[in-house]
Amino acid sequence: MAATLRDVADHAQVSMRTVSNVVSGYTHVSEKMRAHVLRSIEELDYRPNPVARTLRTGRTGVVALIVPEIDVPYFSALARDMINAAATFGYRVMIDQTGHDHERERDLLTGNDRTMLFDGILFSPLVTKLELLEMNSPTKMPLVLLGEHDFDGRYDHVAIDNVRAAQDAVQHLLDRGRTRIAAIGAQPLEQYATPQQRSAGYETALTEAGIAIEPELVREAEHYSRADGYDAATALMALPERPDAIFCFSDLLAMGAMRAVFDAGFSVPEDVAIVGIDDIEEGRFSRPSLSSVSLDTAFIAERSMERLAARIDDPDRAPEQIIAPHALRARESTAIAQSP
Amino acid sequence: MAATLRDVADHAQVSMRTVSNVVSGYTHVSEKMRAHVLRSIEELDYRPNPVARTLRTGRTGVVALIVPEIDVPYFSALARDMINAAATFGYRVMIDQTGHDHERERDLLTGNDRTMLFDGILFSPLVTKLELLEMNSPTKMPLVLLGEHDFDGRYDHVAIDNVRAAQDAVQHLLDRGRTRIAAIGAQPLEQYATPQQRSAGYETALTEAGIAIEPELVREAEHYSRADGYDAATALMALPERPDAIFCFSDLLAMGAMRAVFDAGFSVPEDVAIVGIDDIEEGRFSRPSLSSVSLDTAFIAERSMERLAARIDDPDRAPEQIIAPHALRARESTAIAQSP
DNA sequence: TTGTAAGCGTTATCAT
DNA sequence: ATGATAACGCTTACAA
Repeated sequence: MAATLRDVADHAQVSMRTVSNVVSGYTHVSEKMRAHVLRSIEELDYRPNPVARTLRTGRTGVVALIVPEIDVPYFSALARDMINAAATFGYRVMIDQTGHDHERERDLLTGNDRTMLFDGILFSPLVTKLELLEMNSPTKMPLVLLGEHDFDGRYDHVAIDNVRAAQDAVQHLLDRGRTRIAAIGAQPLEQYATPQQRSAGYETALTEAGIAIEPELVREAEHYSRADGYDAATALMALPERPDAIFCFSDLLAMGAMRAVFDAGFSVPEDVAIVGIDDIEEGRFSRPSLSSVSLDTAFIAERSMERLAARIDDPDRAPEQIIAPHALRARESTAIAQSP
Repeated sequence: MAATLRDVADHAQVSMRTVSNVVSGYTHVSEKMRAHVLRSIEELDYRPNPVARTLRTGRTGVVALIVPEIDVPYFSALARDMINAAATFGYRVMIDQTGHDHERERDLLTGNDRTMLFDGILFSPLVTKLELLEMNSPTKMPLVLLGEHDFDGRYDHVAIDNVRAAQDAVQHLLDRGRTRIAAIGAQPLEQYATPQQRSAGYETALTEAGIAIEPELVREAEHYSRADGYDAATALMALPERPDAIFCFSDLLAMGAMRAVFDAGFSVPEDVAIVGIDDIEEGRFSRPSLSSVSLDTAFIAERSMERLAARIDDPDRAPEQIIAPHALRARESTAIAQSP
């Protein structure tokens, strides 16, 4: 069996209190005593039991990061930054993926999950704000929301301005002289906020440019995957009146769409300009490289982790809304201006 | 404050034992009693404290997955499958990235980390087997190794046959009539097993084909990133005698290499055929699509999780070595046979 | 500065 | 089938 605090105390002929002080507190221990206890710890190869410590202190030192899918590049980049940010606050990260499963999201949030060994939740939700309000109330687990814009100020959240980001992307296509601009990533269900907001930005940009929205140019995508982008773009290129640009709601959609355009016998950006959102590294090495709206995952990670740490320390503080910056990165996929 | 087991017992006028039985055991409880206790639980909105349960049972229900970088597509795909596999065994996954930091690897393995709230470790290591042997001994935390081939049978591990995988990739290039085959991803330090094994496979395939190894065609790469692949391929294409094929030790290297070949004014596969290892989804949508050796991450996840669960239940069982299957996927990047 | 002892919220071992 | 109670290993008043 592993040695316990008591074993060390017995071995060193001191009280548990003193050993505990040496192990964690370092307060009021004479140097001689410290060295003495340390020797016993060494000899018995003692390691403090984190579970016992947690039961006593009420802190696990772990926060949960909940995302739809960890293998989506945007989320894995976010996870990377989150793990780093958490480390600077002394936390570790447990990652959970909901896999687009609403039940799972709710279980995690309501604390119905049997093993909630963490102090707080960083949650990138799929479902609407309305449902969320009810959800988290029973458990009162510290919570920071990620990636959505509008939560009525009831929760801490770090978001990007989705409407504006979409608008900027479409405006970039307009600036390149494109006028027949398609969109991939819309979703009919109102409960998904991200597609709603990006659709809104798309429509705003076109409307402000005096261009009418054509429903046949707006394509749905269920999972923001390469395959979804491929299918949607294939359909667009089969249209009698093809688009001269495609705004994809995510870079992954855009990667699929680019390949579809080529497979249909057209080229990017000559025939069709393409722009995405997320600025994943993949798009910087693709051919052509992908123009995209960059979201600052490091910023999102740092600020949200800082919020969560603050809330864990003081559950009653007022919620804060933070908007992460975004910036358009123009690359080859929108490089050529359309001659009118 | 949250309600405890004792609160429920008091409220229901029964013993803690009975409440505990209702909550978890379900053994020997009359239906009437169950209903009665359940009502009290409902009324007090009682949720069992997982930390207390853990202290008592010695099980957290969490396993740690340790990888170099979570945002490398191969590892995030593995993480996705691991989270799913763990769920079928009743475990959750905490992800840690070592970020190529040997210190961090050692801390995790030796249990020097302060918050080891997990029952076992799934470890995808960078460092050599030799170091590992010493590392895990003091803590005896259940451990399953991933991705390496040769660990002397002292640990459970699920690996691919790296030598064979590399050999198959190079053989595929030979089959396409390529003879001047470069390699990207070698590493000088002997302690990194993966590059050593893949280098060995590369050399074996060439030697068997009667082709001499040319040192200038073997390029190092530190991080198996797109950028490293780009740089290495750029150097290769600047050679007086250019290669007609490149074997990249990872798909990410290959994605960078492909872009570099194009930027140097050549084309894939006409001038240079390219093959990678990992078979990440990105390579199926790139232009050209990437030929690659597919590693079965779902298989690796399921088998390793099964091993770990078994070892947690019985720490003394004999270690097992499992080789995960691999298979070459020929795609466009090696589509054209070289005319001699 | 160090020792004593009371919990933290469960589960498990005795009984009954 | 249920009840009392002792651990699990640690932190921290309270004393000394």
